[in-house]
Amino acid sequence: MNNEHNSERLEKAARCLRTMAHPLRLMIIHLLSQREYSVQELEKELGASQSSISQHLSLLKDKDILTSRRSAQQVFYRLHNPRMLDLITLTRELFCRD
Amino acid sequence: MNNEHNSERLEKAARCLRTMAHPLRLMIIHLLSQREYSVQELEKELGASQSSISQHLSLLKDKDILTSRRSAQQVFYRLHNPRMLDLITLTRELFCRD
DNA sequence: TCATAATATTTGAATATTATAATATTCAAA
DNA sequence: TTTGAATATTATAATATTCAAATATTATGA
Repeated sequence: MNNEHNSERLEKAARCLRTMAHPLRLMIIHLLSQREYSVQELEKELGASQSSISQHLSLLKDKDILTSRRSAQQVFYRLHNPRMLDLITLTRELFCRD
Repeated sequence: MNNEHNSERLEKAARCLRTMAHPLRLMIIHLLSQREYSVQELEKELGASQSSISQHLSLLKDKDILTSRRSAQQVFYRLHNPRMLDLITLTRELFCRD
């Protein structure tokens, strides 16, 4: 086992987990697991400010959790890797029972 | 869908994810997925201070991610739910490739 | 009881994260 | 080429997290 490498991987995993570890961002990932959403659709669903949502989307995109495409003035976001939902599902199973 | 309830669950899931989202804590969970460890064993493995490790263990225990048993002066920790390892494995698959 | 080993807690300074308000950018239609 | 709609960025105040040093607790053996 290469300890240097392993510890880098742990740090990366931790950073990515931390990025997901926010209620609004979990909800965004949950919604995007069904279909793509525009920013304004997310605003309506989540009832949060435009600025806040845009910043959360940006964090998720930086970590390659989401990708986006622009269509005229709108920007649509979707999951980069659909398996991301597995992580949320498992998280709920582990932490949201009882 | 009960939105109040759902948002509570998201917050709980986010809190638990946040608790896991630290390199040292991920490493602790990884080690404990093999067998139980005493605090001093973890100190040796992780090369962190006693205080720091004890604090991290305490956070993980608060969220019911770990349990502990005392044997004389030593305290042994183990995973509360072995499936916790699945979460780490999946996290690595999703975030630590390429 | 006293000394010591193992672990836990408290404290405080450094750093990171969050939400909001204000401003900037990007694009399309007029 | 200006206007307005949609989104992004910046700045910043409030809050949370982290780490290590100091101190406290708990259990054992002399």
